[in-house]
Amino acid sequence: MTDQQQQDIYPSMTITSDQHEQKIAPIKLGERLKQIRRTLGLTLEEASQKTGLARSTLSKIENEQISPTFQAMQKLTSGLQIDIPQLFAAPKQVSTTGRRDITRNELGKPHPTSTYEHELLATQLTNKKMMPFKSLIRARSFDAYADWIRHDGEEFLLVLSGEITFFSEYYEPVNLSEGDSVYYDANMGHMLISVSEEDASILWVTAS
Amino acid sequence: MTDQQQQDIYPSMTITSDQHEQKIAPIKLGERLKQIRRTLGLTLEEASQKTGLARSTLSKIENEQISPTFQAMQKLTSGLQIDIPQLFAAPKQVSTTGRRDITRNELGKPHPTSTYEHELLATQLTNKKMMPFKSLIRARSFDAYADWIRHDGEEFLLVLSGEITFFSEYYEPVNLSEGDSVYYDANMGHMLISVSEEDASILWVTAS
DNA sequence: AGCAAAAGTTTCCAAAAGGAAACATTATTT
DNA sequence: AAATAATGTTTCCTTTTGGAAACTTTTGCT
Repeated sequence: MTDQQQQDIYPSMTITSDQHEQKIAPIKLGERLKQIRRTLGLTLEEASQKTGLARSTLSKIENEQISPTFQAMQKLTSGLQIDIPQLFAAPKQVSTTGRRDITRNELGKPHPTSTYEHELLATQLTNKKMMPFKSLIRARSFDAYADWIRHDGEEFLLVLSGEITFFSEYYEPVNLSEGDSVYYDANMGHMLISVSEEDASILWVTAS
Repeated sequence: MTDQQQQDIYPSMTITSDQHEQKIAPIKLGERLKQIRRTLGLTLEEASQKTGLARSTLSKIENEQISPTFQAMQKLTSGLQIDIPQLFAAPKQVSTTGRRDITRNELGKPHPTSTYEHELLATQLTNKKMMPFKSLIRARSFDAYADWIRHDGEEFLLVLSGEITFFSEYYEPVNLSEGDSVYYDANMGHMLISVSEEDASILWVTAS
């Protein structure tokens, strides 16, 4: 590995949501797949038998002539006993893959809603185990969601500033001040509001 | 559709090619996707704009009427800022075991060393996916570790106060100020010091 | 309630993927 | 090197996907 670490991290994915135009991260699925198949010492015919996909189809996928369907990918991954992350992992693996992404304060990409403003962090790295973001919770933001938020995974939350109330399905509400944190199962209904006069700032990290 | 969602759409397809017989996990991509979209608070139209896929297509994918192509999936994941593995994560759950742990500021369990002071958070919960802690890095803490820190998993770091320099094996050192964050592969050698006159306070979250 | 707007689904057709078999290339044997 | 076998690619055709617009359902409002 010389000096192209910069590249290893999935490069240039530009999304222009206005006009439906996007450049997609150039993951070379076909190349990757051929590499894996070769590593396993399989011919196309053998791979075909293991996956149930036609030899021709495999060839076309490897040569990037077609884009396999989800079903095909399932057959691929289960047939060859590889897992999806492996397919999408950066091609370089042998030595420790240096991946890094810095998010400067206030320079993230905010997703504003009426009561929250979510700012995703480390958006340049895909395939992460954790998904960190900062949120601003507007002062006195009641009614916002009348309903529980519930999703897979676990969540860690730290109050950066302000004061919030953390509601959850199986517990009494708690007030959290700056520096306080909660760790919880996100399948448990949860929701939070700002109770003070000022907006509250929160750090979340989710992992599934 | 009444109650047979469990089974239907990816009907645990069994590949019977000659010798190898396999069951493909019936990952319900559509359901998963709908869940994610809902979690993000997006309508089909909004998701359509973010991903560049037609509203109708999204609908059909969510209802498992079609199996999206790889291209479509790339648009999905990059447009909605989600990881591909996230999509494939096991159906999971129902466990809804409410687990929760609150750590009050300054009330954690500090582990002091000469240059750091680590305070583990959420210590009452075992078996967590993430391991959060706060650290205090003493001012002008040089030489401390002359060597890289390296371990499995990924790490997320946010500067709560002060200013530090983040050293890593494959990159130039960077200065991080309050609010800045880094996400990196912890296998890559890393290390940090406080550069200002005051101690710096950091939040870390690790996941393996 | 009834109406209007928004969200979601289905239809229809063009575009793309998957498979069988022909074709081409590479490896192996003599 | 020629012949043969094995591996990989392309062609041709059928099945499936993806998108625009029509249609249906749900949500919000007066």
